[in-house]
Amino acid sequence: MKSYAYGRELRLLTPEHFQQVFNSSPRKFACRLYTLLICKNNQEHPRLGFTISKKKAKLAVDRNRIKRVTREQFRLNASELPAIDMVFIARQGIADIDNEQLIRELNNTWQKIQKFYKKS
RNA sequence: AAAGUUGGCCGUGCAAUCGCUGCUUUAUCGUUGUGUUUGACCAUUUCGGUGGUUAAGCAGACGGGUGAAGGGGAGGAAAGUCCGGGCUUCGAUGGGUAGGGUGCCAGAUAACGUCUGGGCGGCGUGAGCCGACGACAAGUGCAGCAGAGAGGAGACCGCCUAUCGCGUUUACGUGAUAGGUAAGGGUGAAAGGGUGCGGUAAGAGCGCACCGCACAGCUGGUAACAGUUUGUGGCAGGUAAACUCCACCCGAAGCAAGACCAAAUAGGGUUCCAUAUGGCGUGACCCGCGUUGGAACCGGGUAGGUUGCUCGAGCCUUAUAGCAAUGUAAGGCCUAGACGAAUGAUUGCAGCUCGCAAGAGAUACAGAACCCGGCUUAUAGGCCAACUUUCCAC
Repeated sequence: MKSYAYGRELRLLTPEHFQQVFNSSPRKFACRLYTLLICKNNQEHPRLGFTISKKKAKLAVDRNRIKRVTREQFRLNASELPAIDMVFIARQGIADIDNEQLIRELNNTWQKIQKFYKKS
């Protein structure tokens, strides 16, 4: 039975968590909307954190929307992912994209990550 | 019916599946917290006990973990952070100065730069809308170009008089000089009230009448202000979002305020000794106030956690006072409290616009962060009420 729960343990909560990812020379998965920084963690499950600056998405409504959509897709796929920490960094233009396109892009990225970690 | 004005309201709804986050009820797990019982050891003792440490058992009231069910979960602007207040702390809210704000009058309010009613001025056929709208006759300052002159002013042209020339015998015309003159021309955004009559050499508030203005009185009004068949004055421009004056108001900083529990680390309080017309500190400045070097003893509060944190100048209904803003009374209701920050995603149906239909299209501005009252700005589409103008019908 797959679990689709998304509790607090699946998030990066403190600045130290973020610094760990940045300092570990992370693997990058990029597309035109965002960049994902990835490194292995010592947990049982993957974790996700966000960095969306006001410059990239001007309105709070847009920033919230991106986070919610991305989190939703992460939740549905988390059981398929290895134990890694990810930091989502928004790029210019992400605020102009609708939910459907963002979801398609994210699904591509999950598949790439899975392939990469199966190989290694 | 069309065009418009003002005020108020809504700003997607329902269902299913999967998630997030508080609350309530409930199940279960742990015994590291908590409570309690017993034993052992240590300290103390008035030999009854008391305090501490530790081990074992029990409990499930409190707290914690994991489930289940029920129920709640963004806005009219949550925004800009432009005002005002509550709350909190601070040389433990002292005196003076500086500085800032407001600015027709009255009322409302916790308070306001807000709101309501009224006055005055301007705009609109009108319903209505707009206005930092106190004082330049307290003082100081400022004003490009043009113009003779820009503030108790001013002779460039013109007008008038006198003297001396010239044309001609005088009248008259004309030139120069010395005066008078604010009627007329010209300049300017603005030239020191306007019209008429008298007056004069020509003119002039120089005098008079009427109109306008200022001051005083009287009448109405709480007042701003309005009216005036009253009296006085010949009448002294603009600018105070220029200094200034007048009236009233203002301590500062903010929930990263602050309080409590508490790893670390320096500072801090009490006593004793030493002791200076000095030094240092001060959330605008001055007065003022505090503090200082050494020793001994006693306690400290950053990371993290808890709290502040949502029952409040609260919302709804009715009655009542008031033109109104709003107040009062009664009854009912509980309606987000997160902290790398929840309030979401997908699908179906309904609703909106266009179309006979199949179908197509639109769905704005925008996301709580201690809480309220306002203001300002953004906003697809829609609803209600009152009123105005024009046209048509009767």
